[in-house]
Amino acid sequence: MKTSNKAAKGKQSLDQVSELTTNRLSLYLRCLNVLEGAGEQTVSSRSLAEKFHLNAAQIRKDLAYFGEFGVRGVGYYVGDLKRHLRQILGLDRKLRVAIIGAGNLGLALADYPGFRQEGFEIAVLFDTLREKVGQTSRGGVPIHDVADLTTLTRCDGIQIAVIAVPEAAAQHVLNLVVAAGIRAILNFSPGTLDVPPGVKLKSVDLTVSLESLSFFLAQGEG
Amino acid sequence: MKTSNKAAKGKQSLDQVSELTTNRLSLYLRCLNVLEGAGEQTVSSRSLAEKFHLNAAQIRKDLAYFGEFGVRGVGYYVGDLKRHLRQILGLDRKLRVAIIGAGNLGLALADYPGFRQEGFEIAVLFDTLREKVGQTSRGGVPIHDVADLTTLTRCDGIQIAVIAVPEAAAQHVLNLVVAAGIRAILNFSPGTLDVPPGVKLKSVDLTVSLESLSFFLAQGEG
DNA sequence: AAATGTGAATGCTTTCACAGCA
DNA sequence: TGCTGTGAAAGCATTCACATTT
Repeated sequence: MKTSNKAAKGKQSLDQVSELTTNRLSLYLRCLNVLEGAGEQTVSSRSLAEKFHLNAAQIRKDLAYFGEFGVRGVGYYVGDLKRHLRQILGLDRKLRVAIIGAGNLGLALADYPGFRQEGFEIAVLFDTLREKVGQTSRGGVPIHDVADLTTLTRCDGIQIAVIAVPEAAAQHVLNLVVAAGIRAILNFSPGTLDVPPGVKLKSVDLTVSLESLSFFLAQGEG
Repeated sequence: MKTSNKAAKGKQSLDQVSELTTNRLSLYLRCLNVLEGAGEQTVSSRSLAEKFHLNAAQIRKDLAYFGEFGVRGVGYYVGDLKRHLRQILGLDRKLRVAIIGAGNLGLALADYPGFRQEGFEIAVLFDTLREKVGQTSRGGVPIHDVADLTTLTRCDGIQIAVIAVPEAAAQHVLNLVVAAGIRAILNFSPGTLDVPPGVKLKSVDLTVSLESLSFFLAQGEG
């Protein structure tokens, strides 16, 4: 690279970076947290790769999309790279999250410690059931009526919605959430959902995950 | 294709089929369930693609790895293809599942209706906490002591394990599960896990999923 | 000497486009 | 005619290998 301004490179072409790459940035960040906890000052792509079953060239290429964060002959400064990754991933601010569906899964997600750890704040749960509205999750996340979703997410500054409702309600809930101005959605319900352009939907499909294990077992028997 | 024996093709080379393909088989199966519910007898790759936002050529190619299931000029018979997919995915038998970790997430997964739907049977939960052992989930899945994992999974014929324990315990639990003879594991804990060869580990990383949404939002702002 | 950043090469996946069959 | 099954082409992603820098 020839530019003197670190991290300036490629900012025009950031939407060309694939999701595979950005997902790995999250993993790298997690690894760096471990290394920092162990008191490591610097790390090379090679040692990072060896410790966490990754590929060194891939680490370097992934990072290089976003800037020159390393020092030749040395490696990467752990704290420095962590900071850069958190900034790239948008984790250098608190992100407020709403979960729609206060069933078993929604409640579990609301109290999932992994989310809070990296700076997400699960601010509110929504449900339609009378007996749930007004309650809180074990961890203290309040449950509101879905009817109040639009107004509440607006004034609460919610930026991410998690859909944890039964399949039949998912598209309706998604429409509500989008209408409320939310543009990033994590979906746990199965089935096909329509999203308008400009809105990012990421789906976690538990059934597909289990069935891929079933396929593996079925093959082993032949 | 020239072979007259349907579905016989490629059985030697089935491990060459990528996981991207097999994951899509699960999606196709789900779509077929919808179509069958709507009373459709046949479906073409084109109409399947249009209805569920898929690619027609990809559907055909995915299916063709496993046999000739379609009829030229007609399409696929819904019930017939469903049966084939269930067989390919190993869903033509009950699969017994154990969940390790009876915390919020483990309990939610134990009662998740989507699993039972396609023939999985969540047979047992495991935990280390005295006060949990002996209880059941809301849906009635019994909670046993992790100490009994090996004997219980053996005589219960458990084939799939779900890891829903805190990060610090995950590798230990994975080792136990593998030692008990289980070769297919769905993992919800973050971090790197070592698996011996011949064992399939599929990880669902909730933090990575949320962070990819954070990245999307951060880009939109520039 | 050591490790980055990166073109070039390889390997995978998706899409195209059409021969061939019902 | 309509649609599958499938080579060939195009498009992505990963890995290699090395010039370059500290």
